[in-house]
Amino acid sequence: MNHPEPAPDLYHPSEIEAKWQETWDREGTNVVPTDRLRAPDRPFYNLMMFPYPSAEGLHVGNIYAFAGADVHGRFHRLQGKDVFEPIGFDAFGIHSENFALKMGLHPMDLIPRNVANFTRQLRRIGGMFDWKHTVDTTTPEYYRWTQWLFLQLYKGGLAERKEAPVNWCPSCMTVLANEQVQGGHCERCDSAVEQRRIAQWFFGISKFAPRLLENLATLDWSDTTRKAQENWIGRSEGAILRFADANGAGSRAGAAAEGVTRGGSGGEAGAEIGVVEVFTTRPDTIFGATWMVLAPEHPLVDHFTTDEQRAEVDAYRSTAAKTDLVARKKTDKTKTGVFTGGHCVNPATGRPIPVWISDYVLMEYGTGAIMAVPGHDERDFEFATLFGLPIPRVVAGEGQDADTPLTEAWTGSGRMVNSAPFDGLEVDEAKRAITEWLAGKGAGELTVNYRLHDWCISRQRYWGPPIPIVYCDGCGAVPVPEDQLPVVLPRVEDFKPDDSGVSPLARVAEWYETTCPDCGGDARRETDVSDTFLDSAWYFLRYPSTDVDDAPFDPGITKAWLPVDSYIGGNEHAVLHLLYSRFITMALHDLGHLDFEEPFTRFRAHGLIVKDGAKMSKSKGNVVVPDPIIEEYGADTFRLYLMFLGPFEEGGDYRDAGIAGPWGFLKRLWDTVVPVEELSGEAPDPAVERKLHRTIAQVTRQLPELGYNTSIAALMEYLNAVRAGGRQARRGEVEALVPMIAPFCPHLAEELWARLGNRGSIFSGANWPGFDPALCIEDTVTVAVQVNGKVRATLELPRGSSEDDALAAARAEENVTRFLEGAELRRIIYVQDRLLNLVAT
RNA sequence: GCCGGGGUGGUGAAACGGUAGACACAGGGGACUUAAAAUCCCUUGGGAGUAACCUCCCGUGCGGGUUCGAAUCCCGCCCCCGGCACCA
Repeated sequence: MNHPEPAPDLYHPSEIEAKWQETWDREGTNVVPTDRLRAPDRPFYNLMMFPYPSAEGLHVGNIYAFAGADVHGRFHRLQGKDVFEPIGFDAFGIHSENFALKMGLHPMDLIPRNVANFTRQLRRIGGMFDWKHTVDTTTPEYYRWTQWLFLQLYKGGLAERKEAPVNWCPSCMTVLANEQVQGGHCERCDSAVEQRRIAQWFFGISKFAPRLLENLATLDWSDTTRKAQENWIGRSEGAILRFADANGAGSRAGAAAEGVTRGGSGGEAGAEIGVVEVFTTRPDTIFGATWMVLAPEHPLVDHFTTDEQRAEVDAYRSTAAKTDLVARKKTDKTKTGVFTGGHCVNPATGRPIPVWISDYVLMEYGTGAIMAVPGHDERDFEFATLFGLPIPRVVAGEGQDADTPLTEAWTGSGRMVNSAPFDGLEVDEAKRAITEWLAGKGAGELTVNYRLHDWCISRQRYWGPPIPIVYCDGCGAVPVPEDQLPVVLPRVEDFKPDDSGVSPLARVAEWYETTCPDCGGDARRETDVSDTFLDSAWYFLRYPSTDVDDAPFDPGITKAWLPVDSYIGGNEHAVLHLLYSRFITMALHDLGHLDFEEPFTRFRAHGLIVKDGAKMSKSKGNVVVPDPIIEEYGADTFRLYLMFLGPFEEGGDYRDAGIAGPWGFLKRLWDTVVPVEELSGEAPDPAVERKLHRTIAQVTRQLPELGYNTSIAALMEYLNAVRAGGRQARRGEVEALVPMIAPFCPHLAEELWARLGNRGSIFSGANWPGFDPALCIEDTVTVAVQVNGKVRATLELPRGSSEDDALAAARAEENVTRFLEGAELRRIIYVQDRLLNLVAT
């Protein structure tokens, strides 16, 4: 008699997700075709930091970042923009190489495997990626242009090979850029970094320091990121002051002084022999400078060292040279130093002062030499106390005078004392006055110093793009002609690095032996490869132009799509990738290849996902493995949960049980919409409709600001209202939920969209719902009634009620009158539609 | 030391200077079930009072301040996270 019950139409994420991923691929839903790239209507370049394809696969942190950026891209797409959302692989570099070594595999075999696995996972999480425009930095088609980039900088005078003290990681057996040294440790492997003097290729980023700093103010970037770059660039105003040898320049026989190298400005500045240049932010205190300190590596050390002191000086220098950066830069150790025997003349006092060397002065900052002012610098004070050097006072603060004893360095403000004609000037006035006075004597000038150094880009490793330079005995360093690019990285089975300071490629004679492009004579290829951060410093320029093979980026396409509209990524790259990308863009702009100089109009740093309040790590055993979760709940639920955890820009604490909330919500949404025939066609309930419009308004406002967690909460709240007390949903009440959930849960949204009878992808048009501001307003409002700031009652009043009406209603509340009894009403504060505060005594 | 960002229930978190704890998780109670799972409903900051509808007191790291009113603004501390750090 009864028909078999039809199989209940339940939410099965794995089925619908696979179905829609196939559909997207088949229909090319996420691809921006070449003609569209050339002529977009409303282009929106939605960029996220491309991953490094590890063997472990995508981790939750990756998925969090990609999901958050994907939500952003999908939202803009639903608003009718042409969204270009590419992804690729940053697959060169030491990390991959080390892993290959560990596994006994070759990176050329390993990387494609990892890339394939990552691709599978990236598709599975439902990213709106344009797979037709992807990059893999290890392919010759890509690194050909990385090499091209090197040549442009070389031709532009921004790439230079020079010998300088560089950071050497004894474990990775390669040099590192300053940005890759974190607190004296290798960013990659955490080993203590040593200093070596090897000839390296440098990019002249320090020339751009002022612009890189100034432009920051014009960028719509996360504050934290801007601050990190600001700190890193490290502008400080001060003066260069010159202290001449007390014995006269060059008087000491055999002194092989090379002059002064300025660390911060590229080292091109020379100086008179025997004159020490110092950088100081306190030129006002020069009358209190009672000795000089040179860094142990300073080129003038030999010049000043007397025969009597030579043994001691040499011993100190060789100890310093052997100390790694961690030990060297430790701030809590007792200061050490050695007197060279030489003296300089203080240009202010005319008196000779001794020249010391000490490792608390760093060759890499300023000029590598300081004037020591013990009275007004904490470090110099400590040094003077230790070695019994005089500590005169030249600044007197409030309540101090020229003779107030110094028990510690006075670094505050005040007036000059013991400074001949400048006594009585305020510190700030004295800085300028004294520097001008010294400048008149040729002893100094005001200047600005930056701590940003040139970018060391050569690596003595195998897994990177060979630097396209050839060394010819006759012609010297010769760039490889652009039409001979790429210089292909050969497959070398023995790619293990060693301590020699040269790349494994230097063992492959058949590769490095070549002929000079200029004279045709015997020549040798550069065997160093370039830094991975060079690969990633320009990848966003390549994405839209991957269809172009005769240029790194097509001018027309680039003009249409760049700079990048939205870039979302981790703040760990604030001073690495993001700074390098800005520099490369600025350099390409100056060299005439780009018409903009900042690559990323808007950048947002996402937060960090932690587990149990701690960073996820293998050693803590709190790593969340994504695949089983996606298996069980589907990508949509996983994405939704990650975005629901907390504010996207602050991260969140992942708890396994928490996924039940978003999962239940999606099931409820499914159950509400899917019996499509049962949905009532009646007009929406007026109260529900008002809530709907308010929800649309809120989500429309919050989504572009990455307010994901509160948007999701609003959607949940709305669905709760639709279903309140088990009520039946009407079609007009739920239809708009589908596009609103779509950025978070694209597969589910497509399925519901189709089941509601729509044709084509929900993302193929401007399907974001609109709202009527008039409908966002409730007729009645809840007004809190306070007596002396404490809530005693709440009133339901018509919107826009007058103060008198509100007061009358409040007086009718027993709980209000109770508190007003026997008191005098002194003041009434009325905030319409919000609150009534009765102040009584 | 300097520069950012934080500190709110058992937990993740909400809150234009205007009813602190939205939305969830976990917990408690109930419905359905032979039972469980799933689902649904109610409840849940702490304390006190009341037969009950309810009402009161306390409460946003600590101490002050501004204000009719402060998680929010100001001053001084403490703690956590991130960046820089012998930077002259």
